[in-house]
Amino acid sequence: MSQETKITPRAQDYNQWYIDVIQAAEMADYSPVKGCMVIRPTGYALWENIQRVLDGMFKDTGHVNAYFPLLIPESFFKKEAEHVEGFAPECAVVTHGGGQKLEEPLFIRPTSETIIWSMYKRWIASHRDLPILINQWANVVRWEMRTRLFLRTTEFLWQEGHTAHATEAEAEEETRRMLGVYQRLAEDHLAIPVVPGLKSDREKFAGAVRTYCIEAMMQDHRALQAGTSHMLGQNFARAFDVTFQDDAGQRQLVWATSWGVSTRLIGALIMAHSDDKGLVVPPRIAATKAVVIPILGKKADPAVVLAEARKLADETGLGRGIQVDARENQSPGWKYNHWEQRGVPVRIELGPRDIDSGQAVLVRRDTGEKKPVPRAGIAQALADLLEDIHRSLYARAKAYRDEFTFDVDSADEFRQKLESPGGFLRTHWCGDGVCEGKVQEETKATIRCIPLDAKPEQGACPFCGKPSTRRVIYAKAY
RNA sequence: CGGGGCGUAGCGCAGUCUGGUCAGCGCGCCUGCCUUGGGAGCAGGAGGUCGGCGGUUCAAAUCCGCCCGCCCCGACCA
Repeated sequence: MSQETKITPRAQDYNQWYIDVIQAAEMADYSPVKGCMVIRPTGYALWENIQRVLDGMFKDTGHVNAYFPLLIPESFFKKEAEHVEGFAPECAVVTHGGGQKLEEPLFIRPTSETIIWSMYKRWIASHRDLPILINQWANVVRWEMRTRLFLRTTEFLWQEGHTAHATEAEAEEETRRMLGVYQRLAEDHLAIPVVPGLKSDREKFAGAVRTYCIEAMMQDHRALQAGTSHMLGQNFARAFDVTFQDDAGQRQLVWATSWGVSTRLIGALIMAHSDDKGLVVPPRIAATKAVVIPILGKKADPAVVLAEARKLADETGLGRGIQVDARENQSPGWKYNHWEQRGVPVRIELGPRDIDSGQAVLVRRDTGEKKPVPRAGIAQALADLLEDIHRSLYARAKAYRDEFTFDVDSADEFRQKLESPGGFLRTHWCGDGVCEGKVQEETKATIRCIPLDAKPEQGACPFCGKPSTRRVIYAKAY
């Protein structure tokens, strides 16, 4: 009995399971440099598809792409007080170049607000120059103490949108619009249900006025921030002296937003859907949506079966989205396992019996259910099945999240529920950051967000007893 | 930075306590035959400065010292 990688069951060791899934699917590998990772083709293909989908949505909402440099003068960072305080400790700094010590150290970008706003100052003079709606796809570096594949690595890939507006209302609208884009990406493409919400002041981006986010629940009931959108107010315009003349001839500070999602989404995707057999990739984002396994044996001419398999792949109309595993040295069972570990949504088995009866067997990755389907209707049946898998993954993830979301009204209950089973605790909050900090210190849970759809509700903060007007979501987070 | 674990073939490990045919096993890989509807079988074969440096000894993967690296857990963070 041959084995590839064995995967630790979730129930035994969730963290090890996560690592095993990534290894088994060959999504990533550790790099020679601590905290950095190599994204292997299987993992990168997911990122490429996320990029493709998001990039389209950005362009549909009027944005354009540009590229700003990796190296940022140290002095730029110091211009926005809260920003430098938040990021300086985790910045990598270049001190030498060309064999000489540099006059001014250069920060490797942990995010690009400062370099971008230094440029916006040169580009903005009139209200006719606004809005500026620029996005960039880039890598950034943040020197983290503790790293995890995809979820937190020293260098990671992301996109960062940076927009400039004439009015507060417009900037706020943009911030919310992009949050909506992220929610659509998560739910409609990654099949991950998310809670859109507002961050508390403690949790907001360094330099922002307000930070919105989408929060997802992982299978260990912990929360994962899957995307953020920041209303930056006039903070960066003030720091970089970016003003424009409005139509009345008045000079005004520009309003800003920034928003981003990263390769962390791949970690979210893994932890939202995968199982003890390995990766499960939602069909809409999968590079390989189906794989044909020809059953090659002596019962029929292997060349004929293989030719039929290739023909079948063609008939599906999936193009590059389908491949045929033609290897003759591996058994069908081995291949089933191989592709299951890689999360391919649908396996199509085609053997002599199927060819004789004009059918193929569709096997879905999420449930393992097998279904014979007539060859004539294969393209439609497959398309339907892929959509059904998407819906079913989403529904399952949502039901799971709801099952572990609790209304909690006392501190004791809070501690109990957090300990077991864990999850999203919908709790009243007094609004005080100090109180929030104490809860975090004691329980390790943080306010993940104030849900945007939170209904006004009179209550009391279970920790300090002060009045509260709506519930927030507390959870342990990644 | 603390706590725990680990470093022996591509991967997973045994051997270390009790120095001496301990350079070994499984998987993978290569060749051939045979097989293929859930991780096949047989035969042959390639592959290792035992993380590094130093020490003890007639003799070190094994004992001692120092160093390096990695993983997991905790404090910071998308």
